[in-house]
Amino acid sequence: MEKEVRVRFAPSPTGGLHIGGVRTILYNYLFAKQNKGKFILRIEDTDQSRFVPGAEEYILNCLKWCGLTPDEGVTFGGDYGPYRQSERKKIYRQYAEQLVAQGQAYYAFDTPVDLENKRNAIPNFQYSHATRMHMRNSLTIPHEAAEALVREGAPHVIRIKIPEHENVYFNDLIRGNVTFDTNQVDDKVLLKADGMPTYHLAVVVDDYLMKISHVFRGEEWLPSAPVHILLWKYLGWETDMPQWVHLPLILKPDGKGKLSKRDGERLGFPVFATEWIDPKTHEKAIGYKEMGFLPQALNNLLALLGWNNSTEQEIFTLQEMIDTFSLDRVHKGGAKFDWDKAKWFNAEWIKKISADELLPYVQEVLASKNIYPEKEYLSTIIQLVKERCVFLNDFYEQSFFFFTAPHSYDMDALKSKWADEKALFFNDLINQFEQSENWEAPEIENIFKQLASAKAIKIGELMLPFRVMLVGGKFGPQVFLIAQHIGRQATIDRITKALETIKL
RNA sequence: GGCCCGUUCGUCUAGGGGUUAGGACGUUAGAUUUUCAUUCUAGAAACAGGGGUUCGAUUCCCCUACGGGCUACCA
Repeated sequence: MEKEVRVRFAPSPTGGLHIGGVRTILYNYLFAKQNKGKFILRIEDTDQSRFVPGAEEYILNCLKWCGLTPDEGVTFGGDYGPYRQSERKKIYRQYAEQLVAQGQAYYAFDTPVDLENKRNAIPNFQYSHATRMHMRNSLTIPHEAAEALVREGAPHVIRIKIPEHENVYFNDLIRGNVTFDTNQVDDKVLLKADGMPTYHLAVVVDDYLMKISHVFRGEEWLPSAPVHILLWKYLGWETDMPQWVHLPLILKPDGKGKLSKRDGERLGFPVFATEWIDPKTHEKAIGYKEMGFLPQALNNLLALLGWNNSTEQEIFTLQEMIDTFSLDRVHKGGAKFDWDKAKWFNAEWIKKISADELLPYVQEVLASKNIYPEKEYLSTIIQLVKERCVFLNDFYEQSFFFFTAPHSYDMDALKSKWADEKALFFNDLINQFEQSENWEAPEIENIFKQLASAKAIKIGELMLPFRVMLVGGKFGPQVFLIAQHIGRQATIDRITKALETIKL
């Protein structure tokens, strides 16, 4: 009897969405879709001190841009709401209390200052079986006194009482069997003094209540897995416990450690999916979207950072990933992020999709420069230049001259080996252009070459000046194609104007 | 420090007891493109080290080294 696949992404809304998070979302999504299950979005906002206005809406927008839409969750509805933990506050306490009643958790009255002092006084201090009897909690003070304190509203937390000399085993779908000795695990806080649960309690309670079948999360959660497993057990839900899937981390390209926002700034690439502006500091971190990435490319490159389908295929549509994704083909080791390869993926995707699919993106890029071309014409131009673009933003540099005449010229390129005879050539060229019957690239090229040979000037000496006259510099696609698409009159006007500029 | 996880070209990875250890990015050299990019061809480039097991280990086991993560009333 197969359990329905229900997976969730549960971000803490505290800032920009890191690409590691996007990859976790992607794996969740692929797995859910492949198994005809549900992908759920839950907001883990149990830390009120870290509340950042706008962060939740930002995550929703990221998801939308990536095209990885949840089936259920915050703003998407579902039968297991609310999906925001701050709105579930009242349901957690009873479970913590249940554990206290069962003797598997206890009230602790130590203040943050007490703990701070302990940590300073004792190296490697852990609140655990070794120390709990020296602390101020319901294990060390008389039971009635502790109960009274709680009743009177004395500040307290509830901590899990981790057993001694036990081993916690579990099977991670990526790593296989993992074992922990409970003697090494500390008594984590379950319920904070403000009445909010910590991640540890909330994640277990909500995953149970929301019938989560598989927990995908970063490897940084591995050390707290034994706490969660013990909680599943103590709460009596062991048979419903989800499968654990701890994903490898995305590491810095150079030095040590996991990829952070700072690395992006330092090395010049985005770390967030879309732009994030911190509401307090107004600090701006650019995103893949703003950098000119196609969401298909971001998904594709992230999927391949840690997973492959054993073939040599590298370019995958979302559907292809859904069809071939497999957890046992996810790598165990962390992957250093490679910006060069990321750019390659985007260039490949720009080449892969059609001009029409590219159209809305390019329209947006050009609109930011106040260029609003007619759709059909733009589509033709996109087809002409798309293989020269790495970023969507490159479409401006690669195509602006199809819509507007150059404002300046690369004079070195234009004047190289310039001579009066060349000015004469271009004057005659204008005449010939005016008289030509049609205006297609081969015809234009023909006229150009015949005139050059009539005047005994090498084509090579003429092509570059012609190009610079039309576009302003040494760039762009085949020059006769440019002439064709900007049209006869624009071509003549641009030559005329350039000739005047050279005279000056 | 303790605990946990990991380790194939510079990077992402395929492979798996006997292979010329494959691909991709990047890189180098050439061809094409009378700009540049694209494209094409060729090249350099890896099994961390030491012990086992075995006729034979890059592949299985152990140790070491190295890398990473965690060690909050943060997630």
